[in-house]
Amino acid sequence: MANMKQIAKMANVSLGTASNVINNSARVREPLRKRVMEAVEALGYQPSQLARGLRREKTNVIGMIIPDITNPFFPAVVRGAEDTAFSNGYRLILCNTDNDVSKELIHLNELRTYLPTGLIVIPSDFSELTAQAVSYQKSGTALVCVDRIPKHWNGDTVTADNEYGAYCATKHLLQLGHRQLAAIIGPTRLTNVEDRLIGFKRAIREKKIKIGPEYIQETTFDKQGGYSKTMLLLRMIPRPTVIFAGNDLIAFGALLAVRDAGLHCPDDISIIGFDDLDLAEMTNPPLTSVSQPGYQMGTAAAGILIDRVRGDVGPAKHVVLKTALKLRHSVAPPPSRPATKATKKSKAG
Amino acid sequence: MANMKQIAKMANVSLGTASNVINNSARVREPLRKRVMEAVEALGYQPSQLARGLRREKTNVIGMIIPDITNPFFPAVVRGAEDTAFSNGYRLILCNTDNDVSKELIHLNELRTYLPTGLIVIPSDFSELTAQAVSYQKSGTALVCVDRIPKHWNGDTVTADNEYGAYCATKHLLQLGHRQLAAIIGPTRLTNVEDRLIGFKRAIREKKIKIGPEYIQETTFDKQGGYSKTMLLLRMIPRPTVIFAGNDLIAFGALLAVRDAGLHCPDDISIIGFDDLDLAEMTNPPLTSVSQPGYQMGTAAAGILIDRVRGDVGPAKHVVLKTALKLRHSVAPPPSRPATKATKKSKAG
DNA sequence: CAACTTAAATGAAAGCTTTCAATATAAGAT
DNA sequence: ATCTTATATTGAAAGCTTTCATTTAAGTTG
Repeated sequence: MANMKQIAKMANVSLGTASNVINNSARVREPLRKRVMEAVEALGYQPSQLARGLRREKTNVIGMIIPDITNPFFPAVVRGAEDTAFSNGYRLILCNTDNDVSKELIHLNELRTYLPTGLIVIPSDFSELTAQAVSYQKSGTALVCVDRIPKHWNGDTVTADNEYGAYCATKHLLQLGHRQLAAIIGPTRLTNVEDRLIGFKRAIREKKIKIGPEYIQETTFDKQGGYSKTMLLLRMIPRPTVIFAGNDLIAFGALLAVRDAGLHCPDDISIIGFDDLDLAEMTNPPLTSVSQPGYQMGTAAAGILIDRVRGDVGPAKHVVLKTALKLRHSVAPPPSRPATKATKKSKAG
Repeated sequence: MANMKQIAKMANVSLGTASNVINNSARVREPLRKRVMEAVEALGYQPSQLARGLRREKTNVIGMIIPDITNPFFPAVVRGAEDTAFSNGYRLILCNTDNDVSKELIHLNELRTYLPTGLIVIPSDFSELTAQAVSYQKSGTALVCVDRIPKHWNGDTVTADNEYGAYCATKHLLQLGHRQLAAIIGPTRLTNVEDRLIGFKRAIREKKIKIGPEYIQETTFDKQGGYSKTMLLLRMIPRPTVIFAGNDLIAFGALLAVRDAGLHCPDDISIIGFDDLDLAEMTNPPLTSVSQPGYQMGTAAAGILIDRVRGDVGPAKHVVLKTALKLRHSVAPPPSRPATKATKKSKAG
C-alpha cells in the first residue's frame, strides 16, 4: 500500500505539504494541492489509521461495551451508534460483558491501548465504570453511559424515561380496573429497573391502593426469570389480575408460564411488558408494552461522544428519551369474578 | 501511560530485551526477565496496540461485516465470533452493510487501513467480496465467508446445511399429506436461499409431484415481504395448504397475514420457517422451524481465521453446520376438505 | 527598489513497537 | 589458559503519520 512519502515524492512536494493537503490542516496553494491530490488518486493512497492514531494519540475508533448483543434490545442501540459513528468517520469495536464486572473491567482496560476516541457503555450490573472514568477522561477519551447508570456516575448519559413509562403503563392498568397488581422486575440495582419500579409504585400510591411486597418479584432480565416468577405469582392468593413485567423478555416468560398453567392471557390475567421489541406483536396474544427508542439511544450516545471529541466541554448532558405505551392484546380489564372473591359471587346470586 | 522505553529504563535493560520479555519472543535470562516483569507491574504498562500494529503490519483486530445486526439471526453469529476472537486476544470491529454492495465496498476498503488480522463477512446480496479478496490476501489478511457465499468465492466458508435442512422440512410436510405446497423465499441470488430452494424442490420431485412456479415467491428476508407474498398466495386457486418460508422473519409475516386474512394457522394453512429464532416459540401458534446454529457459525468462522493467522495454509476450508427440524405447532396435516375442491365434497355427499 | 510582513513549503523529530545485525557474555572444548 | 561456539543482550532502524520550528517565496509599503 502506498504511503505518504510516495505521495510526496510523486507530487514533488515535502512530506509536510502532502500531509497538509490530505488533512486540510494548512493553506496550500492550488497547483501543489492539485498535484498531491492527483498522486493520491493515482496511487490509491489511504492514510494508515495506525500511524495516524499513534501520532495523534487518538484513533477514530469508538469502543462500545454492552451486556450481550444476543439480548434483543441491544442490537438496535448498537445499530444506532454504528450508524452515526460511521457517518462521522468512526468505527465501532463491540464488546460483550455478559453483565459481568470482571469482563467489563477487562474490556475497559484493554480498549485503552487502542486509544479510542470514546466509549459508549451500557454498564454491567455492578459496573465499576465510574472508577475507570477518571483515567479515561484524563487521556481525553469521552465516555457516554447508556440505558442504565452506575452509582456516582456524573458524566454524560442517555436513557429512556423509565419512570414515566412505567407510571403511564401502570395507570393504564388501574384505569382498566385492575387492583391486584404484581410486578416482575429486573435486578433493582440497575437504575432503569429502579426507575420503572418507582413509576409503577407512584401510580399505585396515587390510586391509594396497597400491594404486598411479595407481589413484587425481582429476577434476571430473561425469559426463564419471567417464567418461574410468574409460576410463583400464579399460586398466590389472591392471584394477581395483571403482571407488570420489567422487560419484554420477562413478559415472554410470563406468557409462557400462563399458558403452561392452563390459564389464558388476557382473560384470566393480563401481562404488560417493557421495551416493545419487534417480536412483541408476534406473541400470543400480541404483547402490550412500553416502547423505548433503542436506535435513538444509540444515535444520541454516539452524537454526544462526537460532540465531545470536537471540543464540547459543557456540563454533563443527560438525554432522556420518550417512552410510549403500545397497546396490543395482552392487557384487558380484570376478570369480573376473581376466583378468590367468592363473596361477590354469592352477593350477586 | 507508560511506554516500553520507561520499562527498559526502570528494569535497566535495553529496549530489545524489554520487548523480548513482553512478547516472549526470545530467550531472556531469569534475573532480567524478572526485572522487566516487575517494571511492567509497577508502571501498569500495557503495550500500545497502535505502535505494535504499525510495526508488525497487523493488528489484533478482526473486521466483521454483516448485513444488519438488527436482523435477529445475526447477533448470535456476531456473539459467537466475538467470544472466540476475544478469548484469543482479538477484537471485533462491527460493520453493517444493509445488504448494500456500495456500503460493503466502503467497509471493505476502509477496514484495510486498520491492518486487520482478518475479516469475517456475511456478504451482501451482490457482494464484490471475491474481487476484493485478492488484495486482502496479498497483504496477509485472512478472509472467511459466512452464511452465504458470493459467486466465484474460493476461500474459506462457514455455512449451515441449507439444502438438507430444507429437504427434511419439506419431506416432513409431504409426510403429513400436504400436496399443495408454496414457498416464500429470500433473494435467490443468495447461495443459502438457492440451497434451501434446491432442498425444497428435491423433496417434492422425489415425491413425484409438481408445483407451478407461481407458488414459489421471491421476496426480501423480512416480515413485510412475508406478509405481502402470503396475501398473494392466499388468493391463489387452489390455495396452498402450507407455506415454506425462507426464514423466520418471512414466516412471522406469513403468520400475521394469515391472521389478518381471517384464517387460522395451522388449521387452514400450515407455516414452516427457517432459522429457529428465540422468538419462534413465542408466536401464535409457536412456529415450526429449521434451526441453524448461528453462534457456532460465528465461533467456527473466528476459529478458522485464527488458524490461518497462526500459519495454517492448507486448502480452503468449508465448514457446514447441521440444521435440525424443530417441531412446534404451526404445521399440521392439510385440512381434510380443501375449499377449492368442492368435487370431493359432492362425491362424498 | 530595498526593507519588511505575510504566507507557503520544508524536513527533522516524535509517537511506540518490533526486528535484526552486531556485540558481549557465558559455557564448553582443547 | 585459550579458543570456539552457543547464547544473551544491545541499540539503531523501520513502520507511517503529524507537528512545528525553520526556511523560502511572494507580496506590500514607503
